Amino acid sequence: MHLTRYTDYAIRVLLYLAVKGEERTTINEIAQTFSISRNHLMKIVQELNQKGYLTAIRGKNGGLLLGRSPETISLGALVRDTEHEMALVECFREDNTCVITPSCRLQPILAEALSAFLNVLDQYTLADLLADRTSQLSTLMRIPTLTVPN
Amino acid sequence: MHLTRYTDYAIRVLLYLAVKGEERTTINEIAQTFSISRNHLMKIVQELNQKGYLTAIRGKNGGLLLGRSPETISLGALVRDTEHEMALVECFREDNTCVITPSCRLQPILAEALSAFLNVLDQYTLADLLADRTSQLSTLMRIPTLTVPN
DNA sequence: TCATAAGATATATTTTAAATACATCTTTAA
DNA sequence: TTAAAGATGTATTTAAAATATATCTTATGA
Repeated sequence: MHLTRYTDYAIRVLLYLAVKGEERTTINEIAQTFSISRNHLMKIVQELNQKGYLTAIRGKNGGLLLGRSPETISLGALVRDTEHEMALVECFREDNTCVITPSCRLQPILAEALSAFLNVLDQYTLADLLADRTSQLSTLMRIPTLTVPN
Repeated sequence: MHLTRYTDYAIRVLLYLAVKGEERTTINEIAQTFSISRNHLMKIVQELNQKGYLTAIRGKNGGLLLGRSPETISLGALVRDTEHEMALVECFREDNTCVITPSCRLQPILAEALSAFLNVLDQYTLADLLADRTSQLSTLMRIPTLTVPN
């Protein structure tokens, strides 16, 4: 039982953008920070863009910005949006062939468990991932501090 | 996010044995009932045997019997025993390379969600999967009714 | 006592979803 | 008008899971 890297990376992207704040971030920058595939990230960013989690700006000096404030980005909604396969076992699927499904209580019980899982995530937002650790995260992500000219 | 078929099949095996009751069941019988790989089932049965969920009897007229009463078989424990990979995302693993792990709150939040998931399953046993549907399940599994000679 | 029916074990292969790579296109600012 | 950014579509690779093959062990009953 696990979430896909797709979901993991989606969370990292939004976290990165949240820490970066007003400044634009490129996909390359995030790919390098986490040493992950630029192309895979590209697809994740596209979905996050389509779903309004971030704003992607094309062209030179383009980049990514967080689409909404971290407090409004629910981790439950994010996981539901990025984790495409949520059929816990065969009987959750359209193509189920398990012969006992009509009388088996497994599906409702697993559905209740899944619901409990997501309910916990519904209680947290992107802001909770940051807590008050923005500066430590910023250091770990090697985001250069903006130098104010004197 | 899903459980492996290994876990799904483990549940089906125990359900089958529970419905079958005192009678011995062969691995072939279960494989045929659910149209699944005999060899895959073999490995599942071995683990269930080693962990005391069932008793495997070798040799001619051998077969499988449920090791404990359905009321004492917790679905939470069963899933923990059969679902070997429970690292939800990279930062749960030994070989984690995510640079922000030291300051990121994702892991504890996901751990809480996973815990909620398993807590629900801890409240149910194999007996709850049967409820009072043993006879319907028996029919669906095509278990022949023992004919009492007159 | 040995043939047969059961499970046990080890290794190899196949399958599938996920991840990654490649190629090309579009957009936009300097 | 070029370079730097994201967009899109397709192909390939990877890794875990599932399945298959082969052989071994155990136990019963004719």
